[in-house]
Amino acid sequence: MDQIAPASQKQRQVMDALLQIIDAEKLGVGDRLPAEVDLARRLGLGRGTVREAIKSWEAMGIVTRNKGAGTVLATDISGHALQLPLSVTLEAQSLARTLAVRRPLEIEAVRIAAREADERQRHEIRGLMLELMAVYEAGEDWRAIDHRFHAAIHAATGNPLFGQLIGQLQRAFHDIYEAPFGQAQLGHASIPLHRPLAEAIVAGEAEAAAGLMAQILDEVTAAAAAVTAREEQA
Amino acid sequence: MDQIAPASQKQRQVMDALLQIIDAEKLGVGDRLPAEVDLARRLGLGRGTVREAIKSWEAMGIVTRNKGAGTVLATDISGHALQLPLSVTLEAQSLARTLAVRRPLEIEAVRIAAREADERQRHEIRGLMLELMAVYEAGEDWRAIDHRFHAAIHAATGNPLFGQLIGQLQRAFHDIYEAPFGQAQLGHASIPLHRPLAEAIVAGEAEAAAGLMAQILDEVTAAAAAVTAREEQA
DNA sequence: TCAACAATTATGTCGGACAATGTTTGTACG
DNA sequence: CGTACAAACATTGTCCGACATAATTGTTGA
Repeated sequence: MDQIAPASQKQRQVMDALLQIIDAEKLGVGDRLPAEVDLARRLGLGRGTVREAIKSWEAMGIVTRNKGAGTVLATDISGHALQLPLSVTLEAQSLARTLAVRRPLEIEAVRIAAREADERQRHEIRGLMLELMAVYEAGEDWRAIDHRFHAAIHAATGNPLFGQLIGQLQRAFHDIYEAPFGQAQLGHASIPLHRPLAEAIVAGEAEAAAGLMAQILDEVTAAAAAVTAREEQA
Repeated sequence: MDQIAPASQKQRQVMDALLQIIDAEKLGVGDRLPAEVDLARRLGLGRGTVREAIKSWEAMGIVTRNKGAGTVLATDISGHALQLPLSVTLEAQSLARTLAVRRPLEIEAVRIAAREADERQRHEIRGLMLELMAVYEAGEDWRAIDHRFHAAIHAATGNPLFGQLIGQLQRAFHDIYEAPFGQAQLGHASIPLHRPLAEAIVAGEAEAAAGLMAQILDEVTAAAAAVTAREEQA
Protein backbone atom coordinates (compact mmCIF):
# COMPACT_ATOMS: atom_id res chain seq x y z
CA MET A 1 0.00 0.00 0.00
CA ASP A 2 1.04 3.52 -0.62
CA GLN A 3 1.94 4.75 2.81
CA ILE A 4 2.86 8.31 1.86
CA ALA A 5 4.54 9.17 5.10
CA PRO A 6 4.04 12.91 5.64
CA ALA A 7 7.50 13.49 7.14
CA SER A 8 8.15 12.28 10.65
CA GLN A 9 6.54 13.83 13.67
CA LYS A 10 9.51 15.86 14.76
CA GLN A 11 9.95 17.35 11.33
CA ARG A 12 6.27 18.08 11.21
CA GLN A 13 6.76 19.91 14.48
CA VAL A 14 9.41 22.07 12.86
CA MET A 15 7.13 22.92 9.96
CA ASP A 16 4.28 23.79 12.29
CA ALA A 17 6.47 26.05 14.36
CA LEU A 18 7.81 27.70 11.25
CA LEU A 19 4.31 28.31 9.97
CA GLN A 20 3.32 29.85 13.26
CA ILE A 21 6.35 32.09 13.21
CA ILE A 22 5.68 33.13 9.63
CA ASP A 23 2.11 33.91 10.52
CA ALA A 24 2.89 35.67 13.81
CA GLU A 25 5.63 37.84 12.37
CA LYS A 26 3.88 38.32 9.07
CA LEU A 27 6.84 37.18 7.03
CA GLY A 28 6.51 37.58 3.29
CA VAL A 29 8.48 36.60 0.23
CA GLY A 30 12.10 37.57 0.64
CA ASP A 31 12.00 37.74 4.42
CA ARG A 32 14.47 35.75 6.43
CA LEU A 33 13.49 32.82 8.61
CA PRO A 34 15.06 32.17 11.99
CA ALA A 35 18.43 30.47 11.82
CA GLU A 36 18.62 26.73 12.16
CA VAL A 37 20.35 26.83 15.54
CA ASP A 38 17.77 29.21 16.97
CA LEU A 39 14.91 27.11 15.79
CA ALA A 40 16.55 23.96 17.06
CA ARG A 41 17.05 25.43 20.50
CA ARG A 42 13.56 26.87 20.65
CA LEU A 43 12.04 23.52 19.82
CA GLY A 44 14.47 21.41 21.77
CA LEU A 45 15.43 19.47 18.67
CA GLY A 46 18.72 18.70 17.00
CA ARG A 47 19.94 20.98 14.29
CA GLY A 48 20.05 18.14 11.79
CA THR A 49 16.37 17.45 12.29
CA VAL A 50 15.50 21.08 11.76
CA ARG A 51 17.70 21.16 8.67
CA GLU A 52 15.96 18.19 7.13
CA ALA A 53 12.53 19.67 7.69
CA ILE A 54 13.53 22.91 6.03
CA LYS A 55 15.24 20.91 3.31
CA SER A 56 11.86 19.53 2.32
CA TRP A 57 10.58 23.03 1.92
CA GLU A 58 13.56 23.90 -0.18
CA ALA A 59 12.88 20.96 -2.47
CA MET A 60 9.31 22.20 -2.82
CA GLY A 61 10.56 25.66 -3.72
CA ILE A 62 9.03 27.26 -0.64
CA VAL A 63 12.29 28.58 0.76
CA THR A 64 15.77 29.26 -0.54
CA ARG A 65 18.86 28.65 1.56
CA ASN A 66 22.06 30.57 1.09
CA LYS A 67 25.28 29.70 2.79
CA GLY A 68 26.31 32.56 4.98
CA ALA A 69 23.14 34.50 4.36
CA GLY A 70 20.21 32.55 5.68
CA THR A 71 16.93 30.99 4.68
CA VAL A 72 14.38 33.18 2.98
CA LEU A 73 10.82 32.63 1.92
CA ALA A 74 10.71 32.12 -1.83
CA THR A 75 7.00 31.85 -2.37
CA ASP A 76 3.68 32.75 -0.89
CA ILE A 77 2.58 29.95 1.37
CA SER A 78 -0.85 31.32 2.11
CA GLY A 79 -3.32 28.67 1.18
CA HIS A 80 -0.62 26.07 1.14
CA ALA A 81 -1.52 22.62 2.38
CA LEU A 82 1.06 22.79 5.09
CA GLN A 83 -1.01 24.83 7.46
CA LEU A 84 -1.69 22.57 10.34
CA PRO A 85 -4.23 24.39 12.48
CA LEU A 86 -6.79 24.07 9.73
CA SER A 87 -10.47 23.92 10.33
CA VAL A 88 -12.44 21.50 8.26
CA THR A 89 -13.78 24.38 6.24
CA LEU A 90 -10.34 25.50 5.34
CA GLU A 91 -9.39 21.97 4.46
CA ALA A 92 -12.35 21.75 2.18
CA GLN A 93 -11.31 25.03 0.59
CA SER A 94 -7.95 23.52 -0.12
CA LEU A 95 -9.66 20.49 -1.55
CA ALA A 96 -11.62 22.68 -3.91
CA ARG A 97 -8.44 24.47 -4.90
CA THR A 98 -6.67 21.21 -5.52
CA LEU A 99 -9.48 20.02 -7.72
CA ALA A 100 -9.46 23.30 -9.62
CA VAL A 101 -5.84 22.71 -10.54
CA ARG A 102 -6.17 19.00 -11.16
CA ARG A 103 -9.08 19.54 -13.49
CA PRO A 104 -7.23 21.00 -16.48
CA LEU A 105 -4.35 18.60 -15.96
CA GLU A 106 -6.52 15.51 -15.90
CA ILE A 107 -8.59 16.63 -18.86
CA GLU A 108 -5.53 17.38 -20.97
CA ALA A 109 -4.06 14.06 -19.92
CA VAL A 110 -6.99 12.04 -21.23
CA ARG A 111 -7.04 14.11 -24.39
CA ILE A 112 -3.40 13.32 -25.07
CA ALA A 113 -3.81 9.72 -23.96
CA ALA A 114 -6.65 9.19 -26.40
CA ARG A 115 -4.45 10.45 -29.21
CA GLU A 116 -1.09 8.97 -28.28
CA ALA A 117 -1.64 5.70 -26.47
CA ASP A 118 -0.30 2.58 -28.13
CA GLU A 119 -2.18 -0.69 -28.39
CA ARG A 120 -0.83 -2.17 -25.18
CA GLN A 121 -1.75 0.90 -23.21
CA ARG A 122 -5.27 1.01 -24.63
CA HIS A 123 -5.67 -2.61 -23.74
CA GLU A 124 -4.48 -1.98 -20.20
CA ILE A 125 -6.82 0.96 -19.72
CA ARG A 126 -9.73 -1.12 -20.91
CA GLY A 127 -8.81 -3.99 -18.60
CA LEU A 128 -8.51 -1.76 -15.58
CA MET A 129 -11.86 -0.18 -16.37
CA LEU A 130 -13.54 -3.58 -16.45
CA GLU A 131 -11.88 -4.49 -13.18
CA LEU A 132 -13.00 -1.20 -11.66
CA MET A 133 -16.57 -1.80 -12.77
CA ALA A 134 -16.61 -5.28 -11.28
CA VAL A 135 -15.32 -4.09 -7.93
CA TYR A 136 -17.68 -1.13 -7.94
CA GLU A 137 -20.74 -3.18 -8.71
CA ALA A 138 -19.75 -5.67 -6.03
CA GLY A 139 -19.88 -2.81 -3.55
CA GLU A 140 -16.25 -3.17 -2.56
CA ASP A 141 -13.63 -0.47 -2.06
CA TRP A 142 -12.76 0.68 -5.56
CA ARG A 143 -10.25 3.40 -4.68
CA ALA A 144 -7.10 1.38 -5.28
CA ILE A 145 -8.22 0.26 -8.72
CA ASP A 146 -9.48 3.70 -9.56
CA HIS A 147 -6.05 5.00 -8.74
CA ARG A 148 -4.40 2.48 -11.03
CA PHE A 149 -6.85 3.27 -13.79
CA HIS A 150 -6.03 6.95 -13.76
CA ALA A 151 -2.33 6.22 -13.42
CA ALA A 152 -2.57 4.15 -16.59
CA ILE A 153 -4.09 7.12 -18.37
CA HIS A 154 -1.30 9.38 -17.18
CA ALA A 155 1.24 6.84 -18.37
CA ALA A 156 -0.44 6.62 -21.76
CA THR A 157 0.24 10.30 -22.39
CA GLY A 158 3.89 9.41 -22.85
CA ASN A 159 4.70 12.40 -20.68
CA PRO A 160 5.68 11.37 -17.15
CA LEU A 161 5.10 14.90 -15.92
CA PHE A 162 1.34 14.48 -15.89
CA GLY A 163 1.49 11.56 -13.53
CA GLN A 164 4.19 13.15 -11.47
CA LEU A 165 2.48 16.47 -11.04
CA ILE A 166 -0.90 15.01 -10.23
CA GLY A 167 0.71 12.44 -7.97
CA GLN A 168 2.60 15.13 -6.16
CA LEU A 169 -0.58 17.10 -5.77
CA GLN A 170 -2.26 14.08 -4.27
CA ARG A 171 0.64 13.38 -1.98
CA ALA A 172 0.92 16.94 -0.74
CA PHE A 173 -2.77 17.01 0.00
CA HIS A 174 -3.01 13.48 1.22
CA ASP A 175 -4.33 14.44 4.62
CA ILE A 176 -7.04 16.46 3.01
CA TYR A 177 -8.06 13.68 0.71
CA GLU A 178 -8.04 10.89 3.20
CA ALA A 179 -8.43 12.39 6.65
CA PRO A 180 -11.70 14.30 6.57
CA PHE A 181 -13.52 12.11 4.13
CA GLY A 182 -12.09 8.78 5.09
CA GLN A 183 -14.15 5.94 3.79
CA ALA A 184 -16.54 8.34 2.15
CA GLN A 185 -15.29 7.22 -1.25
CA LEU A 186 -15.51 10.69 -2.63
CA GLY A 187 -16.95 10.82 -6.09
CA HIS A 188 -18.86 7.59 -5.85
CA ALA A 189 -21.32 8.78 -8.45
CA SER A 190 -18.60 9.31 -11.00
CA ILE A 191 -17.59 5.67 -11.30
CA PRO A 192 -20.18 4.64 -13.90
CA LEU A 193 -18.75 7.35 -16.14
CA HIS A 194 -15.46 5.52 -16.23
CA ARG A 195 -16.74 2.97 -18.72
CA PRO A 196 -17.52 5.41 -21.53
CA LEU A 197 -14.35 7.30 -20.65
CA ALA A 198 -12.19 4.24 -21.17
CA GLU A 199 -14.03 3.39 -24.36
CA ALA A 200 -13.55 6.87 -25.74
CA ILE A 201 -9.84 6.72 -25.00
CA VAL A 202 -9.51 3.28 -26.56
CA ALA A 203 -11.39 4.51 -29.62
CA GLY A 204 -9.13 7.54 -29.83
CA GLU A 205 -11.97 10.01 -29.48
CA ALA A 206 -10.02 12.69 -27.67
CA GLU A 207 -12.70 15.34 -27.27
CA ALA A 208 -15.35 12.89 -26.11
CA ALA A 209 -12.92 11.51 -23.55
CA ALA A 210 -12.04 15.00 -22.37
CA GLY A 211 -15.71 15.82 -21.92
CA LEU A 212 -16.30 12.69 -19.89
CA MET A 213 -13.31 13.38 -17.70
CA ALA A 214 -14.70 16.85 -17.06
CA GLN A 215 -17.98 15.28 -15.98
CA ILE A 216 -16.18 12.93 -13.62
CA LEU A 217 -14.33 15.80 -12.04
CA ASP A 218 -17.53 17.77 -11.71
CA GLU A 219 -19.02 14.86 -9.80
CA VAL A 220 -16.09 14.75 -7.43
CA THR A 221 -16.19 18.50 -6.96
CA ALA A 222 -19.88 18.40 -6.21
CA ALA A 223 -19.40 15.59 -3.72
CA ALA A 224 -16.64 17.52 -2.01
CA ALA A 225 -18.83 20.62 -1.83
CA ALA A 226 -21.65 18.57 -0.33
CA VAL A 227 -19.41 17.19 2.39
CA THR A 228 -18.15 20.68 3.08
CA ALA A 229 -21.66 22.06 3.47
CA ARG A 230 -22.58 19.26 5.83
CA GLU A 231 -19.48 19.87 7.93
CA GLU A 232 -20.19 23.57 8.11
CA GLN A 233 -23.67 23.01 9.44
CA ALA A 234 -22.32 20.87 12.27
CA MET B 1 17.93 37.92 -8.78
CA ASP B 2 16.45 34.53 -8.37
CA GLN B 3 19.43 32.32 -7.91
CA ILE B 4 17.56 29.04 -7.71
CA ALA B 5 20.43 27.05 -6.31
CA PRO B 6 19.91 23.48 -7.53
CA ALA B 7 21.11 21.86 -4.29
CA SER B 8 24.76 22.07 -3.47
CA GLN B 9 27.41 20.28 -5.47
CA LYS B 10 27.89 17.40 -3.06
CA GLN B 11 24.22 16.70 -2.93
CA ARG B 12 24.04 16.89 -6.67
CA GLN B 13 26.78 14.30 -6.69
CA VAL B 14 24.62 12.02 -4.59
CA MET B 15 21.69 12.41 -6.93
CA ASP B 16 23.82 11.72 -9.97
CA ALA B 17 25.27 8.60 -8.40
CA LEU B 18 21.82 7.44 -7.42
CA LEU B 19 20.54 7.98 -10.93
CA GLN B 20 23.43 6.00 -12.33
CA ILE B 21 22.77 3.17 -9.92
CA ILE B 22 19.08 3.17 -10.73
CA ASP B 23 19.89 3.06 -14.41
CA ALA B 24 22.66 0.48 -14.13
CA GLU B 25 20.69 -1.89 -11.94
CA LYS B 26 17.43 -1.18 -13.69
CA LEU B 27 15.61 -0.34 -10.49
CA GLY B 28 11.89 0.21 -10.82
CA VAL B 29 9.07 1.38 -8.61
CA GLY B 30 9.12 -0.46 -5.30
CA ASP B 31 12.77 -1.47 -5.53
CA ARG B 32 15.10 -0.62 -2.71
CA LEU B 33 17.91 1.88 -3.05
CA PRO B 34 21.31 1.35 -1.43
CA ALA B 35 21.40 2.20 2.25
CA GLU B 36 22.60 5.63 3.31
CA VAL B 37 25.79 4.35 4.91
CA ASP B 38 26.70 2.35 1.81
CA LEU B 39 26.13 5.28 -0.47
CA ALA B 40 28.04 7.59 1.82
CA ARG B 41 31.04 5.28 1.88
CA ARG B 42 30.95 4.71 -1.85
CA LEU B 43 30.95 8.43 -2.53
CA GLY B 44 33.27 9.42 0.26
CA LEU B 45 30.67 11.73 1.73
CA GLY B 46 29.12 12.06 5.14
CA ARG B 47 25.91 10.24 5.87
CA GLY B 48 24.15 13.50 6.70
CA THR B 49 24.91 14.89 3.28
CA VAL B 50 23.58 11.79 1.59
CA ARG B 51 20.49 11.91 3.76
CA GLU B 52 19.74 15.47 2.80
CA ALA B 53 20.04 14.76 -0.87
CA ILE B 54 17.65 11.85 -0.62
CA LYS B 55 15.41 13.98 1.57
CA SER B 56 14.86 16.27 -1.38
CA TRP B 57 13.71 13.34 -3.44
CA GLU B 58 11.39 12.31 -0.68
CA ALA B 59 9.85 15.77 -0.60
CA MET B 60 9.33 15.50 -4.34
CA GLY B 61 7.65 12.15 -3.89
CA ILE B 62 10.29 10.29 -5.84
CA VAL B 63 11.27 7.97 -3.01
CA THR B 64 9.74 6.81 0.23
CA ARG B 65 11.80 6.16 3.33
CA ASN B 66 10.82 3.67 6.01
CA LYS B 67 12.59 3.36 9.29
CA GLY B 68 14.07 -0.08 9.52
CA ALA B 69 13.12 -1.01 6.00
CA GLY B 70 14.93 1.23 3.60
CA THR B 71 14.40 3.72 0.82
CA VAL B 72 12.32 2.63 -2.13
CA LEU B 73 11.53 4.22 -5.44
CA ALA B 74 7.99 5.57 -5.34
CA THR B 75 7.66 6.83 -8.88
CA ASP B 76 9.02 6.47 -12.33
CA ILE B 77 11.89 8.86 -12.75
CA SER B 78 12.43 8.30 -16.43
CA GLY B 79 12.17 11.62 -18.14
CA HIS B 80 12.58 13.44 -14.88
CA ALA B 81 14.48 16.70 -14.95
CA LEU B 82 17.06 15.38 -12.55
CA GLN B 83 19.02 13.49 -15.12
CA LEU B 84 22.27 15.27 -15.46
CA PRO B 85 23.98 13.65 -18.42
CA LEU B 86 21.33 15.00 -20.75
CA SER B 87 21.99 15.78 -24.33
CA VAL B 88 20.53 18.94 -25.75
CA THR B 89 17.96 16.89 -27.58
CA LEU B 90 16.81 15.28 -24.40
CA GLU B 91 16.70 18.65 -22.75
CA ALA B 92 14.54 19.94 -25.53
CA GLN B 93 12.31 16.93 -25.12
CA SER B 94 11.89 17.82 -21.50
CA LEU B 95 11.11 21.35 -22.54
CA ALA B 96 8.35 20.11 -24.81
CA ARG B 97 7.01 17.97 -22.00
CA THR B 98 7.07 20.86 -19.60
CA LEU B 99 5.17 23.00 -22.04
CA ALA B 100 2.63 20.24 -22.58
CA VAL B 101 1.86 20.24 -18.89
CA ARG B 102 1.99 23.98 -18.45
CA ARG B 103 -0.38 24.53 -21.32
CA PRO B 104 -3.60 23.35 -19.68
CA LEU B 105 -2.62 24.96 -16.41
CA GLU B 106 -1.93 28.35 -17.93
CA ILE B 107 -5.06 28.28 -20.05
CA GLU B 108 -7.27 27.37 -17.13
CA ALA B 109 -5.58 30.04 -15.05
CA VAL B 110 -6.44 32.84 -17.47
CA ARG B 111 -9.98 31.49 -17.81
CA ILE B 112 -10.49 31.64 -14.06
CA ALA B 113 -8.68 34.95 -13.79
CA ALA B 114 -10.96 36.50 -16.38
CA ARG B 115 -13.97 35.42 -14.37
CA GLU B 116 -12.76 35.96 -10.81
CA ALA B 117 -10.33 38.87 -10.78
CA ASP B 118 -11.33 41.91 -8.78
CA GLU B 119 -10.94 45.48 -9.97
CA ARG B 120 -7.51 46.01 -8.44
CA GLN B 121 -6.19 42.85 -10.06
CA ARG B 122 -7.59 43.72 -13.46
CA HIS B 123 -5.99 47.10 -13.17
CA GLU B 124 -2.66 45.56 -12.26
CA ILE B 125 -2.76 43.12 -15.15
CA ARG B 126 -3.51 45.96 -17.55
CA GLY B 127 -0.69 48.07 -16.15
CA LEU B 128 1.85 45.28 -16.43
CA MET B 129 0.77 44.59 -19.98
CA LEU B 130 1.35 48.22 -20.94
CA GLU B 131 4.75 48.10 -19.27
CA LEU B 132 5.58 44.89 -21.09
CA MET B 133 4.62 46.40 -24.42
CA ALA B 134 6.76 49.44 -23.81
CA VAL B 135 9.81 47.38 -22.93
CA TYR B 136 9.21 45.03 -25.82
CA GLU B 137 8.88 47.79 -28.38
CA ALA B 138 11.99 49.44 -27.00
CA GLY B 139 13.86 46.25 -27.79
CA GLU B 140 14.89 45.65 -24.20
CA ASP B 141 14.82 42.43 -22.19
CA TRP B 142 11.17 41.82 -21.44
CA ARG B 143 11.47 38.54 -19.57
CA ALA B 144 11.29 39.96 -16.05
CA ILE B 145 8.14 41.94 -16.80
CA ASP B 146 6.65 39.05 -18.70
CA HIS B 147 7.17 36.94 -15.62
CA ARG B 148 5.43 39.49 -13.42
CA PHE B 149 2.58 39.76 -15.88
CA HIS B 150 1.87 36.07 -15.81
CA ALA B 151 2.34 35.93 -12.04
CA ALA B 152 -0.34 38.60 -11.75
CA ILE B 153 -2.69 36.40 -13.76
CA HIS B 154 -1.98 33.45 -11.52
CA ALA B 155 -2.64 35.59 -8.48
CA ALA B 156 -5.91 36.80 -9.95
CA THR B 157 -7.28 33.26 -9.98
CA GLY B 158 -7.55 33.45 -6.23
CA ASN B 159 -6.01 29.99 -6.13
CA PRO B 160 -2.36 30.07 -5.10
CA LEU B 161 -1.86 26.56 -6.41
CA PHE B 162 -1.74 27.74 -10.02
CA GLY B 163 1.18 30.03 -9.37
CA GLN B 164 2.87 27.54 -7.12
CA LEU B 165 2.63 24.61 -9.49
CA ILE B 166 3.71 26.56 -12.53
CA GLY B 167 6.45 28.22 -10.53
CA GLN B 168 7.69 24.90 -9.30
CA LEU B 169 7.65 23.60 -12.84
CA GLN B 170 9.75 26.55 -13.94
CA ARG B 171 12.13 26.15 -11.03
CA ALA B 172 12.63 22.45 -11.58
CA PHE B 173 13.39 23.03 -15.24
CA HIS B 174 15.28 26.21 -14.80
CA ASP B 175 18.45 24.93 -16.42
CA ILE B 176 16.45 23.85 -19.41
CA TYR B 177 14.75 27.18 -19.75
CA GLU B 178 17.74 29.37 -19.29
CA ALA B 179 20.83 27.37 -20.14
CA PRO B 180 20.35 26.19 -23.71
CA PHE B 181 18.39 29.15 -24.95
CA GLY B 182 20.04 31.87 -22.99
CA GLN B 183 19.31 35.27 -24.38
CA ALA B 184 17.18 33.76 -27.09
CA GLN B 185 14.09 35.20 -25.43
CA LEU B 186 12.04 32.19 -26.29
CA GLY B 187 8.61 33.06 -27.58
CA HIS B 188 9.53 36.50 -28.80
CA ALA B 189 6.74 36.36 -31.33
CA SER B 190 4.12 35.82 -28.68
CA ILE B 191 4.57 39.15 -26.96
CA PRO B 192 2.23 41.18 -29.20
CA LEU B 193 -0.50 38.73 -28.25
CA HIS B 194 -0.23 39.84 -24.65
CA ARG B 195 -2.17 43.03 -25.29
CA PRO B 196 -5.41 41.39 -26.46
CA LEU B 197 -4.93 38.77 -23.76
CA ALA B 198 -4.82 41.35 -21.02
CA GLU B 199 -7.76 43.19 -22.53
CA ALA B 200 -9.83 40.02 -22.68
CA ILE B 201 -9.08 39.26 -19.04
CA VAL B 202 -9.92 42.80 -17.99
CA ALA B 203 -13.16 42.61 -19.96
CA GLY B 204 -14.00 39.28 -18.34
CA GLU B 205 -14.11 37.41 -21.63
CA ALA B 206 -12.90 34.09 -20.33
CA GLU B 207 -13.01 32.02 -23.50
CA ALA B 208 -11.39 34.68 -25.64
CA ALA B 209 -8.63 35.01 -23.09
CA ALA B 210 -8.16 31.24 -22.96
CA GLY B 211 -7.87 31.11 -26.73
CA LEU B 212 -5.24 33.85 -26.77
CA MET B 213 -3.25 32.14 -24.05
CA ALA B 214 -3.31 28.98 -26.15
CA GLN B 215 -1.94 30.94 -29.09
CA ILE B 216 0.84 32.34 -26.95
CA LEU B 217 1.81 28.89 -25.75
CA ASP B 218 1.74 27.61 -29.32
CA GLU B 219 4.19 30.33 -30.25
CA VAL B 220 6.53 29.38 -27.45
CA THR B 221 6.26 25.70 -28.33
CA ALA B 222 7.02 26.41 -31.96
CA ALA B 223 10.00 28.52 -31.02
CA ALA B 224 11.30 25.77 -28.77
CA ALA B 225 10.88 23.21 -31.53
CA ALA B 226 12.76 25.45 -33.93
CA VAL B 227 15.68 25.80 -31.58
CA THR B 228 15.68 22.06 -31.05
CA ALA B 229 15.80 21.37 -34.76
CA ARG B 230 18.66 23.79 -35.19
CA GLU B 231 20.58 22.16 -32.36
CA GLU B 232 20.05 18.72 -33.81
CA GLN B 233 21.46 19.75 -37.14
CA ALA B 234 24.63 20.98 -35.54
C1' DT C 1 4.37 -26.27 10.84
C1' DC C 2 4.05 -22.18 13.12
C1' DA C 3 4.59 -18.89 16.71
C1' DA C 4 7.62 -16.32 19.73
C1' DC C 5 11.94 -14.40 20.40
C1' DA C 6 16.56 -12.63 19.04
C1' DA C 7 19.80 -10.63 15.72
C1' DT C 8 20.42 -7.76 11.95
C1' DT C 9 19.55 -3.91 9.13
C1' DA C 10 18.25 0.80 8.08
C1' DT C 11 16.37 5.06 8.93
C1' DG C 12 15.52 8.88 12.70
C1' DT C 13 17.58 11.93 15.92
C1' DC C 14 21.08 13.96 18.57
C1' DG C 15 25.37 16.70 19.65
C1' DG C 16 29.40 18.75 18.47
C1' DA C 17 32.89 20.37 15.36
C1' DC C 18 34.91 22.68 11.48
C1' DA C 19 34.55 24.75 6.65
C1' DA C 20 32.72 28.09 3.42
C1' DT C 21 30.49 32.18 2.61
C1' DG C 22 27.63 36.25 3.06
C1' DT C 23 26.72 40.18 6.32
C1' DT C 24 27.85 43.48 9.52
C1' DT C 25 30.82 46.23 12.08
C1' DG C 26 34.92 48.73 13.08
C1' DT C 27 38.83 51.21 11.88
C1' DA C 28 42.03 53.79 9.37
C1' DC C 29 43.04 56.71 5.74
C1' DG C 30 42.01 60.29 2.31
C1' DC D 1 32.93 63.29 6.73
C1' DG D 2 32.92 59.48 4.02
C1' DT D 3 34.92 55.82 1.61
C1' DA D 4 37.65 51.50 1.58
C1' DC D 5 39.56 47.87 3.53
C1' DA D 6 39.84 44.41 7.24
C1' DA D 7 38.24 41.93 10.96
C1' DA D 8 34.52 39.83 13.49
C1' DC D 9 30.23 37.69 13.21
C1' DA D 10 26.30 34.99 11.64
C1' DT D 11 24.50 31.21 8.99
C1' DT D 12 24.34 27.40 6.12
C1' DG D 13 27.23 23.12 4.34
C1' DT D 14 29.54 19.05 5.60
C1' DC D 15 31.43 15.69 8.49
C1' DC D 16 31.80 12.34 12.37
C1' DG D 17 30.18 9.29 15.91
C1' DA D 18 26.66 7.58 18.73
C1' DC D 19 22.29 5.92 20.17
C1' DA D 20 17.06 5.31 19.38
C1' DT D 21 13.46 3.21 16.84
C1' DA D 22 11.28 0.37 13.72
C1' DA D 23 11.12 -3.26 10.11
C1' DT D 24 13.09 -7.42 8.34
C1' DT D 25 15.17 -11.63 8.81
C1' DG D 26 16.80 -15.68 11.16
C1' DT D 27 16.45 -18.93 14.89
C1' DT D 28 14.60 -21.57 18.28
C1' DG D 29 11.16 -24.14 20.61
C1' DA D 30 6.58 -26.10 21.19
